[in-house]
Amino acid sequence: MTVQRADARRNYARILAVAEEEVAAHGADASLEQIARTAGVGSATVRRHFPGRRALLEAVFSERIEALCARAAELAGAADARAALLDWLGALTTYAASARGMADALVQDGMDDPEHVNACSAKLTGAADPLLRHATRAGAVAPGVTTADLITLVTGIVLVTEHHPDPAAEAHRLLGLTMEGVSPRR
Amino acid sequence: MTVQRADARRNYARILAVAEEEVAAHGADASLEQIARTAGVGSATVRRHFPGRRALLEAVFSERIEALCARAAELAGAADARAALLDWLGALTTYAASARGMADALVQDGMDDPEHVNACSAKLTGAADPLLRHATRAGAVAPGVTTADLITLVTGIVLVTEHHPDPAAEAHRLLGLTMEGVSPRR
DNA sequence: TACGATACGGAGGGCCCCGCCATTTAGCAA
DNA sequence: TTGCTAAATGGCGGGGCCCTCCGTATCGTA
Repeated sequence: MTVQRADARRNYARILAVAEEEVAAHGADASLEQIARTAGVGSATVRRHFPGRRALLEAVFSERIEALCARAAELAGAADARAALLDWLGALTTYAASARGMADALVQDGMDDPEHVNACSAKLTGAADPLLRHATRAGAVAPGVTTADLITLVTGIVLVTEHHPDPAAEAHRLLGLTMEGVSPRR
Repeated sequence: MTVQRADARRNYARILAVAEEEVAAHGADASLEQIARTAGVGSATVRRHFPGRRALLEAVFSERIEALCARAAELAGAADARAALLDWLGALTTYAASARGMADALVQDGMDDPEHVNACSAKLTGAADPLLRHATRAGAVAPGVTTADLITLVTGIVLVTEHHPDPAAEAHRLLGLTMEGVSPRR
């Protein structure tokens, strides 16, 4: 595996493009064979470039992940640490809710393979960590809350609202409840 | 369908028993064929008694659902409405977390078939409604929160903690955060 | 006991995931 | 240009699962 051949790179891009559409249409359960068929390649080629459905989903959502990391960087220096955190979590929710299957990609993340912590949640966690730290230092976040907790909660909310008539709106509403507290101690 | 034949009832019970084990072991994705094989019946018989995986899951979890409804009734007249609500949500979390697949059964609930609102969430919602009303009247719950919201949130939390080393503990921790508020307004 | 209605289960089709291996093809060197 | 080799491909077969159909076995009753 010196540099990867040109045709291999072509196929990679081709498959990825098809996969994006297919995942958008059918969620995380999109058929790998269907993707191969649409891309005009053999099913073996798909699995060669993306070993396992997980790898494919990671690749498909990597752009969005990057965008979210960038957004986190933007918000890192904001004056209102709490607002910045909520803003970012809202953005995460929007992204995840709009992309069928992204939540599934996140939930199975970091647990499947023993070592190989999935790149998705790892990147997100790293990017959002400063936001949480600032907010915590400002006393705006309950003690003991980790970045992973935040992402996990959002993931759960998105997962469970996936079949809702208006997923994004419902997800944001539930996110608001979770942040403010459903039943805050007086 | 006059009264259902004796052997049919026998098979029903047999399949249900096997299904409970199988679902406990493999979650909501348990193979219907595997269940049939283990039960010693044809796969057609399984789907005759339980048309679709949903029906099977409903049957499998119905006992737990009943137990939760009973618990809600017990707590309905408690002095501390907020504590009662939190108690019940904790119980729901415990049950759902201990039964692999119960959360999945709940999440797809009420959305799949257009009319046929699934019996699972319907029963739970009905049973928990009084608890929420009491708590709301006591001002212990944020305005606009519905019983369905509560169950949805718990479902999401359980779903997303399913692959955690200690699912129940993690689920309860996140539930606590959600109730108290991750980032409550000062 | 004999006869319907009821329930059963095996077979077959469709779809999917996976691994294998013979064949093609890109990229480099003579 | 022409070979040559390693990389890349994709068709094929195996194993599963889900689902439907239909001939057959069984129950419950007359």
